[in-house]
Amino acid sequence: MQGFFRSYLSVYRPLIQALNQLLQPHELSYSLWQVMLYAQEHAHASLVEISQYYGIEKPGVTRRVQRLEELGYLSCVPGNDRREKSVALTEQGQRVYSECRVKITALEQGVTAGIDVRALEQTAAVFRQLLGNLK
Amino acid sequence: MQGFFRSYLSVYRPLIQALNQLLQPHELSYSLWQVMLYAQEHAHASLVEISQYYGIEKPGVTRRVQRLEELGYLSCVPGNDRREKSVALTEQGQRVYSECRVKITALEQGVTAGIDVRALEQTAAVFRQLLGNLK
DNA sequence: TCATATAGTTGCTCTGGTTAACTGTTAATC
DNA sequence: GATTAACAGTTAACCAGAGCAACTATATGA
Repeated sequence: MQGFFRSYLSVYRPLIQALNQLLQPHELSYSLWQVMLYAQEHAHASLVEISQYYGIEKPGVTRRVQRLEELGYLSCVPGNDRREKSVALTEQGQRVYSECRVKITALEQGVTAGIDVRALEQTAAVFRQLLGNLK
Repeated sequence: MQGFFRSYLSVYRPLIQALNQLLQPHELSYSLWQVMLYAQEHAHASLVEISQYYGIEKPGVTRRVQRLEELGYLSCVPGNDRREKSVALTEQGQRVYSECRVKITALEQGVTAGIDVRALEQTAAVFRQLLGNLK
């Protein structure tokens, strides 16, 4: 399957641009969105947890969280451990999350329009396997 | 197909890191590799052509080409049009291209190991459709 | 208690992308 | 033929996002 990576990567830039454009009205980018997504799904998330989940370094997470706090979308409380921060979406963050969730799902539907659902599910399965092989 | 983008994007970072690591010994990154790839496949490529093909702005292409010239992998000759530059791989560039080609193909095989070839081809077809829908 | 590990932060650097403004060349229009 | 518009490429300034190294503060455990 020569050229598979190339084929994969050709989609990246247009996709991320579409997502960032969609998020821009909320002063978000996809990298910030990822943190909100994680916070939404995991109560009491710590920064290290997020860092490991997305495979980025801690300073990157610190800065994303700082930005989201400035925007009023995220708040931090101390965790059990006094070293640890526990992040959570604020009420405003929840609202913004919901709005973006709707928009992203709509974009997803638009971009995958005309593609067989089975093919999409198989593609998602391929992603999981690729990810497994990459580690 | 909720979460399809997320699934797609989860592969990006590990993949690009693996590719960049593979290319690093040749002082290349994937973004530079793209230009070599295009030059290999299209004789007398112009910078605008490359810019349009990869969907990046002209200044980005200028800098990639400059870097590849410094490395001695690419050379520019004036095109028909005296405004235009025509880029081509040097002999050294050809050698490096071949070496990297082999390595990338091997990585591709490793990373797609255990995945049904039909599934891969269908995935590639999905990428084409996504790309079409994104424009 | 003292050494070590862990969570998070700060500062600096690098890559790679963008826009805007510019030069030089070609094409089109009058 | 002269002027205007379009085009190829470059430069400069900027921005986003990631990485590493060094740091603080807290926790663990020998």
